[in-house]
Amino acid sequence: MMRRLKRSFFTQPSLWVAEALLGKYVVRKLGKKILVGKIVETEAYPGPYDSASHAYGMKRTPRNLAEYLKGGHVYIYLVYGMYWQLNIATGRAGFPECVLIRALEPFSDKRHATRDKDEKNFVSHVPLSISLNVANGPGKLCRWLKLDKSFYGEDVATSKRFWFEDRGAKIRQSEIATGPRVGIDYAGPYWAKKPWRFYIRNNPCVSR
DNA sequence: GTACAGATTGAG
DNA sequence: TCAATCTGTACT
Repeated sequence: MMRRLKRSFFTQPSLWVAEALLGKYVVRKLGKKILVGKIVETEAYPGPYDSASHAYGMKRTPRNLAEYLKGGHVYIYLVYGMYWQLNIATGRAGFPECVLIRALEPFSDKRHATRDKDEKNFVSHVPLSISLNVANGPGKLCRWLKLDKSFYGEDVATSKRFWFEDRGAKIRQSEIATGPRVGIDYAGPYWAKKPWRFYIRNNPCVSR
């Protein structure tokens, strides 16, 4: 069972979307090739009152305009002059909130069946060609998925080259961990301490 | 026109 | 743990 996440998923509040995206899949169509990754880490930037947000105080700049679009639009921008950061606008149009996608577990539909050590039983495993380390950080996942400025404002509810799917996996509440968001100390202790980073406990692809 | 930060990364 | 990295942004 695979179903594309539709608009109504993304028009929910960012704190809900950030948690609900764990265990969902990112799908990127690159010509004939399709890259799929399970979302294992996100962060919520829930609104203009949050001083860690690029839209703090309803500030509008050419860069952050996509944050004001209705849920489902891509807000992508460059940090450190070299790394793209993938965010998805959430909530309603005109209110700036978004979710940062921080890490993916690369996924392969083709599970290889091979003999185990004793050569008695078959075991299923992800092909070695898929590295666990290609998308375990916000900059790396954009590099892997070949996402850049050309995706600015892309609508993942309708895009033919980039979207999200629910593949039926259920994440138990006990598997979800939270913590403070990364790299936003400038926002001051009150906002920096908010536990708005969500990740799947013990997953090898979570960043840091 | 330009100083400079920056939601990072990877090497040591 | 720490510094290299470099371009778009947001100022003057």
